[in-house]
Amino acid sequence: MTVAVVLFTSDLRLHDHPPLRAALASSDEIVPLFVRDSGIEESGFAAPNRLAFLSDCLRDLDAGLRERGGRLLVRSGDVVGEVGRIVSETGAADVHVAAGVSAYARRREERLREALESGGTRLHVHDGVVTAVAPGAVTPAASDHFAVFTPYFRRWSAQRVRDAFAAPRTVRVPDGPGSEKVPARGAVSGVSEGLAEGGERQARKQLTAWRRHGLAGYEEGHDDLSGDATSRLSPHLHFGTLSPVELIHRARSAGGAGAEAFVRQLCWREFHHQVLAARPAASRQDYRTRHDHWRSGADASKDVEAWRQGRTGYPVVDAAMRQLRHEGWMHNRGRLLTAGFLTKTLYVDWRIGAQHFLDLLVDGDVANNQLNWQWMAGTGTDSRPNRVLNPVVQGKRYDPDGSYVRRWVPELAAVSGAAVHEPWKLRGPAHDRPDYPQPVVELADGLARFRKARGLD
DNA sequence: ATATTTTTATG
DNA sequence: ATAAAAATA
Repeated sequence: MTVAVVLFTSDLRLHDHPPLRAALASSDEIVPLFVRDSGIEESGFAAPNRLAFLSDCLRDLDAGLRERGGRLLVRSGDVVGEVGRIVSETGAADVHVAAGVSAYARRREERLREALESGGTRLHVHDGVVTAVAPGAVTPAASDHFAVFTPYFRRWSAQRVRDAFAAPRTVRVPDGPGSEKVPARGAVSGVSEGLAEGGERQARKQLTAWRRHGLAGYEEGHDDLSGDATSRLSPHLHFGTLSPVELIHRARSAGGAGAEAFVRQLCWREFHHQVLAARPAASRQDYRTRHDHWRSGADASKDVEAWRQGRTGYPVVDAAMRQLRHEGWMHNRGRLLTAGFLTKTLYVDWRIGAQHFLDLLVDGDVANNQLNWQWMAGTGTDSRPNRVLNPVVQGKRYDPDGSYVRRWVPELAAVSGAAVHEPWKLRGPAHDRPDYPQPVVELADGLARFRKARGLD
């Protein structure tokens, strides 16, 4: 009787799961294992919204495995120690895991390899799980990774993507080893009221609906804030309840301009993964420094707190920041404009903004979050590092009738149309609203400060 | 063949 | 300004 361990990490699904497939093909029994990793839970990376979503994912994964005759084992502690314990409890000869790109994931792989191989257990690290195209699979002639999106997109698009694997019909799990109970999401405190539901079943439901009703309108609708026409699949990609390989095939088979635009966005995710894989330090350090001396001190802290609370006095910024707090999710256009506002207009260190996003985002992901923040801060791969987004222009362009602002900023709910984007221009007692803050900074002052700091004058 | 320079394009 | 590809030495 041969046994293999499948260590689940950011791949909490049964469909299109290469490690699971490989383990089932080569062993009589498998041990599907998830470790609530003390290393992550103590690192500050764990956040209530993601822990709650994770509970959904684990319960659903367990249910899916039980339908197939198996079950999920959940343990808590150091991931390497727990895998070792399972291996000795079951006599497993192989451990399968998905390849990761973060410094943490790579260190985990290294430590697992060391710990297992000295005991004669083989570790198999699988590509094509977290990203469709493995980081490093395509590179430019003179570097180990692409630093510009467009040439990466061309090469990435030309790669053959393997067919998606079906979910297994049956899974045999040895009776012996015990599991902790998976807590319900209700056991997590500090969770956003409007947090989405996790789990593979929910992910597949959303994928089907998206393919039927959302994809076709994606190209023209994806930047419209109030239209909310993005896929909202990002949490499922982050937790791996959906496979990027399957998503790409499903989108391409639907066809059309919407599908093309959507696949392009999936490629941005893979672009950032291949940058981080090549430059793991970019999760904390400037990818390409502009020698910024970001603002600090009490004055800056006050602005940061206004930004976090959605009380900057710039309605579209505040609307997006309040959506983040309420849903644990923010529209992509909102992410760009709020990040641009913090880094360029308030001239605050991108790490402070990135951390706030990680504290709340259900899809908070090291590669996407940190590198998109760097992109907006001008310290990343943006070819125009000094671009500044004007929040009033952004508001009028991407929320032309103001309904996104009215949805999230009740103080302005009575203001009609695009006038909601410039509340300081409103006159008369009907428009006197002392509960909505004055702008924390004049845009011209912010711009001047930024230009001076970057030596642009 | 490989290094260097020029050209092209960049959310 | 700078990355990537193309052209050239």
